[in-house]
Amino acid sequence: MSRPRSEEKRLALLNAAAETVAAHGLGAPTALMAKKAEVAEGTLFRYFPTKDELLNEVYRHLNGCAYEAISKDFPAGAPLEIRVRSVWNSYIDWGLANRAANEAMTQLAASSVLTSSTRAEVEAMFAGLVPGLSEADLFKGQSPYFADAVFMALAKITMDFASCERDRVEAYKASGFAMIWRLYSKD
Amino acid sequence: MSRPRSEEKRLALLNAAAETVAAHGLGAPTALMAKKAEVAEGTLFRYFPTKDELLNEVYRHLNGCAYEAISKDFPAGAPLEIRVRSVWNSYIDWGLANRAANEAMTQLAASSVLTSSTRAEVEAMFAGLVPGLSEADLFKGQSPYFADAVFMALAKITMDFASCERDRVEAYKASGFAMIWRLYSKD
Amino acid sequence: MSRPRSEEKRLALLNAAAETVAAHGLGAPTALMAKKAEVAEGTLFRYFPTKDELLNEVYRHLNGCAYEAISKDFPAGAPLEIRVRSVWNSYIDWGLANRAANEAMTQLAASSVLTSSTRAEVEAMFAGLVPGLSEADLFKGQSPYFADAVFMALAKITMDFASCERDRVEAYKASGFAMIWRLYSKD
Amino acid sequence: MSRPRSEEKRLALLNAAAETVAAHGLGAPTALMAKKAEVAEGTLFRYFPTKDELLNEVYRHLNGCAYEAISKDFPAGAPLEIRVRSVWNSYIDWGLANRAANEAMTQLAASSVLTSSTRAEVEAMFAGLVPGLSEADLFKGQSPYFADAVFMALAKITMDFASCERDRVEAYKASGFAMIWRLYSKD
DNA sequence: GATGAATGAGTTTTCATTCAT
DNA sequence: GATGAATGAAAACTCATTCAT
Repeated sequence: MSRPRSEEKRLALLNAAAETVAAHGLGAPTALMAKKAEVAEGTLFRYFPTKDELLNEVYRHLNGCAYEAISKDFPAGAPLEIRVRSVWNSYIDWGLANRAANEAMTQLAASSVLTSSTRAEVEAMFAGLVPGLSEADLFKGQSPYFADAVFMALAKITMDFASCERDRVEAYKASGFAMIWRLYSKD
Repeated sequence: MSRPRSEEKRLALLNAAAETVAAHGLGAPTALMAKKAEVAEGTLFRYFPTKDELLNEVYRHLNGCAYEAISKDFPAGAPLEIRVRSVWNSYIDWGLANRAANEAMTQLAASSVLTSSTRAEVEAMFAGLVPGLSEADLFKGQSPYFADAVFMALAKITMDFASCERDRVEAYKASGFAMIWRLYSKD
Repeated sequence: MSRPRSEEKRLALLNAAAETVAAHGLGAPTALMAKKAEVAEGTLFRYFPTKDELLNEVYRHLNGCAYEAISKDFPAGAPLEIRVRSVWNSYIDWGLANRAANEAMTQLAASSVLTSSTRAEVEAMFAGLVPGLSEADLFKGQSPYFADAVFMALAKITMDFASCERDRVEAYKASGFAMIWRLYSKD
Repeated sequence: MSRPRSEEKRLALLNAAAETVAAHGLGAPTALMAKKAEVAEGTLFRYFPTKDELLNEVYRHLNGCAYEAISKDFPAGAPLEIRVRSVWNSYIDWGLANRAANEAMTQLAASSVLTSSTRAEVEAMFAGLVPGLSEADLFKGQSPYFADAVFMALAKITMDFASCERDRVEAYKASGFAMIWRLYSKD
């Protein structure tokens, strides 16, 4: 009945799994993940009943980390543009600082291992993340998640290009933010 | 003198592979692909030396199809907005009409099976697809592929949401186009 | 804490592989070897990463066994002829008592699966096996391994003929030894 | 009813098979043999019903070639030593000049693909090849094939060592002949 | 609770052989 | 008669998962 022993090992496994997926794709063997986490092969299955469950958990975990990064230092009372820019910058910065995590998330998001409940959970977590975006004229009448999805998609490619040209990171970030900001304007 | 290798079978394999990947992920067994293409398991490997080669070929093939769909009916001499809208609509329509193909492309794009040469080839094919976009103020100074990537990314989520709400397809298409069109405006 | 890898299983696999090769040639399926060793197919590959590695290991193992058989009861201080005869008899006897092992060794030796390092290792093990042979007039100036190779080759056919005519074993052994002994004489 | 068309193709296949076996072992694909013979994959099976039959035929063919080499220039009326030396030299020379053929023969001889009738046929062909050897004192009472087998075995290793040290070929040939010649002497 | 050895179903790939052309 | 495309049975090897220690 008692929870598995060490929260530390759980985290090690989660991160090891993310790195392994980033490096070897979703087909990456659990044995490798265990080794990277420095636990025995069998131990992994005491923390996660199934590889698929582990991967779902990884997805939740990584998104949670990203969310946390965005929340920290969020300038709650500041004007809209400042707040939006803060979210954008935090997210991009986190992505660039955690390439492996990001890569893993991308692979997982595209895959068929995520249960709909995992997807829903994450979607809900990010709902309304970007201040006021889903209320912008452009998104009127659409699914409330549409705006967030657009934000994430633009962030994703901004990261991709920025991380290929590390000396132009700020340029891409600015370009990306400009795109986002235009989405707010009236018709 | 003997039977010639059939282009028909090649295509059947390509499409079967796409469908199988869409349905079962990249880990889908080649046996399933062969069966869906109605050829023997061994035959698949006479047409494609390796599963990975097959998947790369699938990616090229599907992108080629999408490209073709966009090119057809392109109103060459029309005003900019009309041309951009045509590209947008063609692409979205193709994606909605070929969900499996689209799903397969997404999985492949996120995966690690694509060689850089495959990626480059496809990137090049779509380069400049969207009339004038990469010359817009927003993309000045960025990689010429950035604009195209943004276009594709926005198209992707537009398709995703549209295909979940089939009665609001036109609304999403319009919304999506609005986003694109704003990218053209001066600072 | 957990079961240790069993040396017993390793040996079982090695011997099973030898028997299987003797019976079915080098193309013998690993599945058969595993079954004969009474372990699962997958287990074989935990002990030997590759069929080829297994076969190399088999070759080393069997030669080691033969070597041991020769070393045991070697009459260290006896006159030359006695010592040479002991080596000859031990080797032939071992070969006749272990037909399968011998057959496997022959097939392996002729094949292209043995790495040069395996060959070198075994060659070195047997180097100088036959007391004084490589110093005989006949072998002056030749590779030091030449004498040993001649010895082994003569032993091989002696075994082959002896094992076809089990009632004339001693005659063949004697005949064989006579050949060897003549190699020692001065020009 | 009519024999397969071209004797030339038959020979090409036989030689290609020998080379392929020498290079890739007995597991060498028939497709490769066909390609090396410059005929279609299917054609091979019009000349030889089965891979195994082909390999048996190869063995016969190569031994036939070796035999022919020995027979040519055989100094029929010369004294014994001259005749024996001629056989020895011819055989070694042929082996050194046809490394691939020799390698193939070795692999085949060690393998389990040769039918006993093939083996018997070849054994018979070489029976009595070496003038008077099987009547030497040493071989009295043994199988008449024993002497030939000894001759072949000594020849084999002589070739092996000679071909590794191409500048000492004559030394090895002489050394080898000396061994053979000693087998003739009275007890 | 942790470990890692054992398992065997499942995967990709090869290849001898057949047969339509 | 020759060709080479097609076949599918096997082969080597992998890996999620179990369980004895």
